[in-house]
Amino acid sequence: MTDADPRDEVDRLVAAWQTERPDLDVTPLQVLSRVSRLAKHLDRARRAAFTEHDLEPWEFDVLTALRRAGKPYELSPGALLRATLVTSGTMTNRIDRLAQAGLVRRRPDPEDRRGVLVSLTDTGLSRVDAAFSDLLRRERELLANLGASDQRTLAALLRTLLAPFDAPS
Amino acid sequence: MTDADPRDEVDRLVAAWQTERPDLDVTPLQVLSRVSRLAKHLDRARRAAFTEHDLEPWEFDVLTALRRAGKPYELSPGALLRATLVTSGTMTNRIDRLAQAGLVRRRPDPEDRRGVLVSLTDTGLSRVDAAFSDLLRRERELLANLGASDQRTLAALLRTLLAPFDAPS
DNA sequence: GAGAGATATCTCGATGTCAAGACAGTACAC
DNA sequence: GTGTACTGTCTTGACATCGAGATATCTCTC
Repeated sequence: MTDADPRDEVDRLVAAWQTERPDLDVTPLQVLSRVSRLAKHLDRARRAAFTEHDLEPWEFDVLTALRRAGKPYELSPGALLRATLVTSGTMTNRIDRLAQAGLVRRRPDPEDRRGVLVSLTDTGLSRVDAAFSDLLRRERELLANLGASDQRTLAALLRTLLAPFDAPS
Repeated sequence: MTDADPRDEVDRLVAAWQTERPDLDVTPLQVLSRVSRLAKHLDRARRAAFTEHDLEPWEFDVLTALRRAGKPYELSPGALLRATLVTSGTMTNRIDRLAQAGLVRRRPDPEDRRGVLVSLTDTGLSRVDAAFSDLLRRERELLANLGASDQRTLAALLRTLLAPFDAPS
């Protein structure tokens, strides 16, 4: 008998499946179900970190993409939607609202008359910087149960899993 | 210099942050950013696995919760929303649509007149069983790059990270 | 340099979710 | 038993997202 002593929700979930479908090998869930659940909890932690800075997660996603680009913190909507994995309609809507909130600014692309360039305002820059260091602080706490070498192991294993998705574009 | 040879998107993301904010230690992203990205890709894989069986991810979530409960595959809306981490309004809506599609059935709880019990129909049962084995097959492929022992290591490290969320209810 | 196809952005309608609250029924203390 | 707090489900309105398609501009081939 496996998992006679379930230690977390996923162990219980796996045990339930083994009872109900003993014909199936559900071990993939041991990894992948935990990844999904952890991601859900991370979303909540992020949301909590941002409310203090009056930012929604979707706002943070756009602002960090601009921040990471470096001076002058300017990208096209197309580059932004590729960085954030949303559709173009969504990005238009996001930029509208961020501009209305005074966190970004839109201007026509001087080199392509179809195009637009979106850049951080000073307010946007300081808000995203504050939120980001706050987020890092919280994420460090989430990882506190793992030593540095475990963290490296974990990162390496996850990179292996991600490789097939990142590589073949 | 760290990450002179970025091997995936997260390595590139970390490198960009190190350039822009050399004052911050962004190593938490090596683990947590990969967890989030992997979860996103998993969602897509799930969606692909389900379209063949004419199921949406949200439908699958509800049906598997009922399936895991064992015969007679019956739970209350309250139990279902706790299993799927959605709000009560969302669950009402989901059950409505699943009932309309003939995959579940609603009946009043004989022991609590406020309550309702939701159970799988025969169609619901066979659909969820087919979709689940299909999903497992695909998930096994996603894990193919990792040996059995690496998978166990990964599962254990993820369990450690999840522990603080599962334990204190 | 004209035309075909690709690209960049935006518009619009539909959808699934959430938050807040309404309402009926239950449980428990006194 | 009565009142109060709690529980279980459903309703409603707002919102972010997506997909499909519209429009304008660019690029490349001939």
